[in-house]
Amino acid sequence: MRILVIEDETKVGCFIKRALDEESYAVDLCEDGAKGLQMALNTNYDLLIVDLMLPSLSGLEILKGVRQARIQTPILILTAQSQVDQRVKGLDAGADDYLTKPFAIDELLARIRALLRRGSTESPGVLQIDDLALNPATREVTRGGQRIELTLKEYALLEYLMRHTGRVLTRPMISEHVWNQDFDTFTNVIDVYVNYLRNKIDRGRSKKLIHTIRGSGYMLKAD
Amino acid sequence: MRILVIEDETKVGCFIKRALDEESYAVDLCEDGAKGLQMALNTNYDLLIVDLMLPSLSGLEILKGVRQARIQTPILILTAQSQVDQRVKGLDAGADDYLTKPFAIDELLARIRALLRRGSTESPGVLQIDDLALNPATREVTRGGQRIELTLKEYALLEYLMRHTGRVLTRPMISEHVWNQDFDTFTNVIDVYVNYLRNKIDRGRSKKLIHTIRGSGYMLKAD
DNA sequence: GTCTTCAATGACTAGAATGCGCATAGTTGT
DNA sequence: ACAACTATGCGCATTCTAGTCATTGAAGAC
Repeated sequence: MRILVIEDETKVGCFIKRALDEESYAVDLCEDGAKGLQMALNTNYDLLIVDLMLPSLSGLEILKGVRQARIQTPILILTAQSQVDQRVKGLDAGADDYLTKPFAIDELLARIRALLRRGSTESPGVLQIDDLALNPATREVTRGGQRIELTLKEYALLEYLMRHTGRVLTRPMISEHVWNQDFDTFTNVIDVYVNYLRNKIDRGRSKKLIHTIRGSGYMLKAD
Repeated sequence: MRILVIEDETKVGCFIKRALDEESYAVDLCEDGAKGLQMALNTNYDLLIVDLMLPSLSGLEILKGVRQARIQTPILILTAQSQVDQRVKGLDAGADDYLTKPFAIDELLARIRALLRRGSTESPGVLQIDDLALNPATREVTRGGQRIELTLKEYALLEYLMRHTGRVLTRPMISEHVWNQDFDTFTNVIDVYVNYLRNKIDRGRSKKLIHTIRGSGYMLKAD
């Protein structure tokens, strides 16, 4: 998960970065508003944390810039206690959440989890569909409480499927996210790996979770 | 927009209800936790506002109950200033946002706008005509709540029809969009597939949705 | 007007052709 | 030895062709 922090106060910025690093997020820190907007537009972040009070470019303008570019990335804004009207404006300009300084680091982390969770539709921490559970932190996968061993690629594929439960995932989509490359029509790797996963996850169970949508792709779904 | 407020303090509850009424939201107020959960499960609200400190059932349990029922409705929780760990738990349990009491009514309204806006952008797609619904994200088609299985071409054709409801669609137009090729007069694929669709969608129903415009083409229409 | 006729258009069906997805075996690379 | 990928053939759902049957509506007879 990649996070961009735009915050001019070096002390606060470093404090946040350290805390996020510890939670093993990939963090970029930027102390300048204009440069920060550029980065937000160019890189595909999963979350933006923006201070509303910045020197070169106000946080509000960054917000508007990002939303005008139709980028849906969740944005959390930081404000001083006094700036009530500022954060109202911020929320109306497309921010998803705010935090008033000074804040407890636990609270920041909780809100980040909430925002990241919202983007995809899974539960906090472990992903769960029916009796199948995947814990991204430990890379542990279980079904019905029973441990399932997966290879790297199998795991990556399953995580992608679980993060988009109930949606049809086309081969190009899967290829892009799991193999990060353009889709080559003349290979059937995806089919093969779906087959591997089926053997380990659905084989012998009455309730199948991996469904094929003929002509389109695959879908993970409980019923 | 329909909002459910679960708040035991009559004064606060009425205060919120009045403010939301003024913004012309449809507001239900409930002072009991257990009853509130029932209402949340039975009615399709656009937003829930839940006080964490409730008598019969804690707000946290309501949260969990709603999320366990796989209801994705955005939830905003209300907490006292002191309960930092409570709201962390709340966010982790699936709440989308929180507000500490006492709060400015403007701020509540801003957060509600933010939450409602988010919901609408997440599910842009469900196409609906009469009791026929098509969800492009999941490729799910239902009529009167009943699931209908379609093949790829059938689905593509129906999606095209639904995206142009009430307009006459000629065979060349359909061919171009669904078969992406120039129209070949010497084939009757389109007629055949319209027939397939009719069997699955209109057959046995009093209200027909697929109409043929003799000499021109076809049209999807409710009446 | 109203019937009849008839050609054009669309509805429907059976079955042939296609090509998708599955499985498994084989190959490469670490 | 194991993971990652390629190659291949088979079964079958899907797609399409081709043919027959039904419906429509306009022209002509009365």
